[in-house]
Amino acid sequence: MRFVSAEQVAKLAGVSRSAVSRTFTEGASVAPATREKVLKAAEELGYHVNDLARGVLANQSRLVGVVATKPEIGFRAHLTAALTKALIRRGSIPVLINTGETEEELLAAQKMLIGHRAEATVILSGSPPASFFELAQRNGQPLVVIGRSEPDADRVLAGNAEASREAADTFIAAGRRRLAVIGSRSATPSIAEREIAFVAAAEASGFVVRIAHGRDSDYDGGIIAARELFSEGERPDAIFCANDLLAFGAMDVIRQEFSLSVPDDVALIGFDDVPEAAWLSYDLTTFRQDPAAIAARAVMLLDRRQQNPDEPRACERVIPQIVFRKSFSRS
Amino acid sequence: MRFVSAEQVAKLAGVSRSAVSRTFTEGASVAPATREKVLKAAEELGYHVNDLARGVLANQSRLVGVVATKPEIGFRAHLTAALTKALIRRGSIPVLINTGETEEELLAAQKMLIGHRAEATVILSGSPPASFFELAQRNGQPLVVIGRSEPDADRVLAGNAEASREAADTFIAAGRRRLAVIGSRSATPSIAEREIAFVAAAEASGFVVRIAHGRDSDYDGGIIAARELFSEGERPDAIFCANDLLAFGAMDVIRQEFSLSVPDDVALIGFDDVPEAAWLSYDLTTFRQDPAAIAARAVMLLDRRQQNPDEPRACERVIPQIVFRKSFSRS
DNA sequence: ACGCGGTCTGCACGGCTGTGCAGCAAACAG
DNA sequence: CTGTTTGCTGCACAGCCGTGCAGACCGCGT
Repeated sequence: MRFVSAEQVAKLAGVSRSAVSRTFTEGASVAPATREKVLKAAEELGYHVNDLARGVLANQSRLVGVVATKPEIGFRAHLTAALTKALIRRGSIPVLINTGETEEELLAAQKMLIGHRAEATVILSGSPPASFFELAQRNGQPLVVIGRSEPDADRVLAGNAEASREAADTFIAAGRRRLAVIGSRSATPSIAEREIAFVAAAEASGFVVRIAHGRDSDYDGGIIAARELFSEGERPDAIFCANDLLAFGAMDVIRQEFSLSVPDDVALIGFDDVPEAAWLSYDLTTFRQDPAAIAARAVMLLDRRQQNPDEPRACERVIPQIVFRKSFSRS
Repeated sequence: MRFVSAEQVAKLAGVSRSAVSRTFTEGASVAPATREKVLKAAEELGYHVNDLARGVLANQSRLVGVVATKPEIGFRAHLTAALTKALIRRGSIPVLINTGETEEELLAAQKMLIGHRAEATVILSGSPPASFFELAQRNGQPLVVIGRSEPDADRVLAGNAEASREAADTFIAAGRRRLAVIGSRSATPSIAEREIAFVAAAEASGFVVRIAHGRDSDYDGGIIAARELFSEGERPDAIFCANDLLAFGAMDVIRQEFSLSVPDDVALIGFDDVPEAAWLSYDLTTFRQDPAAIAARAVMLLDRRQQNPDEPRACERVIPQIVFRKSFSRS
């Protein structure tokens, strides 16, 4: 019996347990004198209300699940951090479910969240199976999906299509002709979306786009894809990378293995604007995504859903802004 | 009443609530037939045990707090991810408290954790005030501190002193004579420890060490410190950076602003071996810290403390291994 | 002095669960 | 066939908390 209960505080303060409960309940009616006594006793014993029991009563727990695979990498790290911060500020308790790609692992995590009566779940990555959504639905658990167009849940989307089109148009306007795009084979929805939109926009203007894929959408992926692009076929003079990490890998290969110049020989545009994009070695032109803004929208959707659970699914868009740096400038 | 209760399942299955409870309790005695009936009813209603209520009864919640400031940056991102993964594998529920540096913010977070009867708290960074430890102690909440020598808690320490000494000795053995170290003004304990140990080791061998500080221990910090080192005074030919991010900033300034060569003019050693250290642009010689290993030790300490709460405080050391890359090689 | 209104307080209940205990039926041994 | 063991089951209680309700008490007006 490690924790102090309200009973013990009541005994020490010489009041009933109800008085203790009321002292710690917002807006309950307690006389200042007893309130004082209770607080003193609580302080002496080191008492804290048991939020678990409170949650049992109210059928809610203030827990919010944050589901992500590889939350330490690239933009996702920043998104995870922004989200947890926003949740804490809101008074929620962020539970970070760092899960592998396996379907069963994901379902196990969800069962854990439902078991603990998590109020909502935010999904940052991965492609949850249909049963995931169904389970959440049946338990009335609000779901917010970020960066994936999932009709069965509230969602926050980056303007992937708009940005990718802008990338293509800007390349073309600057006189670049041999376009390429780098995506990844293990296609995250947003990565795939950017790749497809870029190709579509370029083709609409009458250009052919070479496509290369890394294994994952990370630095090594950029390395692999760039090697493929430059060791055979027509050498590109402008590459749109579906995220910054891919761009870093590609840039390093272009400069160091093929001794070409960025931006003179090859222009590069990335996506996300992670802090590394501003590092002197890269100085990458990229689309800025504000993690705090995305997190704020997600929390807003959560609030709204909790107030009217039966509203139709909503979708918030956050439009990324291009940031020009040395790897590609307009003129 | 969004969630299904055991009562409802019992009614549907035509058994008592106890039978339902036992069905979902490990090692309880239930007849296979009733077990079957209960499972079927539970499946039909979408029932999940309320772990909150279970926790109230057992006075434990499976929640484990993970407290970190800026968990998105550098090595800490990897440590956070490794820790949450290890905790989940252990069956715990990691609550990521992403807090600012403020003392009151930290205390609020801790109150939240205690209120929810978190079983333990792992602290990754920041310098919690004494009251933090006292509060944890009084509530019998196990505390594990990583990378900080805090006698009132179990702790996992990197071999900062050993590694820093090795850095100094290796520089000297390779014929480097004008040594410098880069730390930060907002000194994290481990950053400060590395700086001090390096200086001590070099001085023991009769060398003077120039010291430069960034504002924080990140990329910008490295930039600022390197500018200071190279714009005045005797130019160093070997710099030990208290972490990799500082090294990246320093390396970029050395090469691009002062047009010097790494490693010919200046050798660099970093600390942590974050993935970026292996990127072609940096190829940084550094001390490898394995986040998974550190996380595993932390979880081990947690387990041990939970089994015998009265054991004396323990301290686990994980010794970093130097990884040689291009920024400094032995010969 | 007496009645009345208002403010607190304590009781008891409700919200979920795990589990000791006693009882019951079935199985088994003699 | 009967006595005993065994295996399940249901009851009731414990573990925390918030809150409706009725009653106590205090202050005040007449």
